[in-house]
Amino acid sequence: MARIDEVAKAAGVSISTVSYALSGKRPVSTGTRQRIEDAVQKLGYQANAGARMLAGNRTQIFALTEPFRADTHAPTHMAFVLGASIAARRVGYDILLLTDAEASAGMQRVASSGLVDGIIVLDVAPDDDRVALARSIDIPTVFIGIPDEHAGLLCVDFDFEGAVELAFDKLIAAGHERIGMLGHPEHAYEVSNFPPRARDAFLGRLDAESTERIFVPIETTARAALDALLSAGVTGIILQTTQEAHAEVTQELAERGLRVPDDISLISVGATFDVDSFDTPLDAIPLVPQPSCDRAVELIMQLLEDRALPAGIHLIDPIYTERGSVSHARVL
Amino acid sequence: MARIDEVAKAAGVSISTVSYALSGKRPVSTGTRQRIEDAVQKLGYQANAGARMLAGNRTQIFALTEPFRADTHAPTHMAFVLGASIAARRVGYDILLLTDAEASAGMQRVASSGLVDGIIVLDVAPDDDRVALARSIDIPTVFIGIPDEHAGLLCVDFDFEGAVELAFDKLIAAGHERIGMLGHPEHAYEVSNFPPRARDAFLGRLDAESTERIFVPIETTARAALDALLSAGVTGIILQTTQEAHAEVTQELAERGLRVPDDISLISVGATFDVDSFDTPLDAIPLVPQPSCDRAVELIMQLLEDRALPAGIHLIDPIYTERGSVSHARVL
DNA sequence: TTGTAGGCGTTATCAA
DNA sequence: TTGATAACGCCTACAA
Repeated sequence: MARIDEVAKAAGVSISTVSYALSGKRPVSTGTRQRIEDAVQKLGYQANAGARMLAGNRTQIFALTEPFRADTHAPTHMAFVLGASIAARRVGYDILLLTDAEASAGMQRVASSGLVDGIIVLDVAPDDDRVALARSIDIPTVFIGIPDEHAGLLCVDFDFEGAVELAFDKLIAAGHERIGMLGHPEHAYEVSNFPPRARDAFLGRLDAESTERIFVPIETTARAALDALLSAGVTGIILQTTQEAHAEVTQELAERGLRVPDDISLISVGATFDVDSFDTPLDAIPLVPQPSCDRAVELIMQLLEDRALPAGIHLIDPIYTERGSVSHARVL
Repeated sequence: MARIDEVAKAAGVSISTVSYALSGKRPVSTGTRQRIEDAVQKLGYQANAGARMLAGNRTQIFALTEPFRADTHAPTHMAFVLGASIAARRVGYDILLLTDAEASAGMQRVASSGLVDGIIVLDVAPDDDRVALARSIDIPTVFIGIPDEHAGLLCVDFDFEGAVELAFDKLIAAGHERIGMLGHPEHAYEVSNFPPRARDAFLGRLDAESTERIFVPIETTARAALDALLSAGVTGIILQTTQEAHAEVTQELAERGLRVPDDISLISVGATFDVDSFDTPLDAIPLVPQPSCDRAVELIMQLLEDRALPAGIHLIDPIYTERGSVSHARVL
């Protein structure tokens, strides 16, 4: 808990020189800088957070708002929190958590008390409360996810559409003519934003190819959904669904004696879980949290510097990983 | 972003009167208070966080340190984070997240920069790095969980021993003479703190009763573990294990035509998941996060006021919930 | 019951 | 390249 004046005395310089040496906002001679750094080291100096906020007009804190919804997938969510935390620390920022009732109300509070320099919005619902709040708040706010009414907002999200297109292209290139998608359980298409985006991208593509629309969400079991796909004569399947469904599908195919990729080709799209954990290695275009979090932080930092950055949606590029679940030869 | 002097002017009083009216640290006449509150309302005044920290010597922030370990059970973990956040907000505090590498290193940083008033330590490992740090830090720190070397630390945890005793008593009172415990997968007894505590409490009790030690961790499947228990002639089982194992056990019993509680009595101990979700309603002594979080915050607040509170372990009382999975009559 | 004023530890402006 | 020093916005003795 040493103060800056103690460091200054120990280094034999003025307070302001210490401040500038540490912030790097003014050139300081090498010798002086060295003495200051030594003093900082010896005294274990850490700038007082409150004083720095008050004088510097920067808190070095981002708020992370995340309502813990009933349908939130905990492991995925944790991965995003971790990703945000890592991204923030990289630029010298800490994360302040706004959960539960405070997920919305807290945004107002931390913004107008100047507790945080920016806000990252997680676990975004289509009709999210926080959309209205974000518009009325005067500090940089970035959504990770895309709410329905996103005009004027800054959003970052995985490019689900692009990922589906990419998977589709791969299957087409492998010679598949009947391609299906096994989707999430029905209700996910109402409470979340990305399942319908993936589905629509897929259907749109089928329509463009004038092919039958073979999209099957999970109604009862993944097994039944798989049945529906197979009886429609599908040879290439895009899995845009839960971890459990992934497991069921690979297992069921094995039990039926259907080989991957010889009989059926599979590509997983948008998975947040570890696709390597199944018996069958799967080609995948996973949803990795870190790039989205990095981009969100990057945008806030730009806003903090420039004060000029157009609202809009920033999509994170899908990345394809091959593991041999797509046939390279032409399928019958 | 109105300031206190604007509020003072609007209310026609001095700055200090506004401050006192809002903090309640000095009596303020009803009329004056009313005018001040109106002004606050009208201007949307929120005290500046940095200024308040600097002048008030209180940041109104707790750090929550949580390394995201590979074996961390995400839903449980989220429940604790939420619980801590709720407990903190009740006393006007926010939560600053310290994850990953910062879970340890960050403690030092936020303590010596005066960014937080106290630290809550989550996801405690038996040989936790943060134990040494906690000892060297001069702000209130409370562990939720009990590390091996806990001398001199303040810890809060669910009373697993007491919970096991309670479950045991219930089964004894119901007339069971052969009681078994189905534990966690083997490895959990090395990386976590509470599984061994529950196991040892159980074995100790059996020894006291001079009964055969019937404790079975999960080696391969819960089914196999259940087999071992049944073939040992057990009629009462304490489930101190995972959600999956709970599900397997109830399902397996049903498939074997064994009725609960007529043939077998079950009590779930220390579950963090929803015990109501199984086909068979289970008597349970669950591990509920909120009371632990509340107690942790309470302890920090006391430390912040008194500056005198002995180190030690604070156990949270187990609560038994009856749902009819324990026979009330004497078993054969 | 209310007001005055010093101080909290930095940052950043203005001088030198 | 470095030093004084005035903010920053609030809290809280001390006075009245």
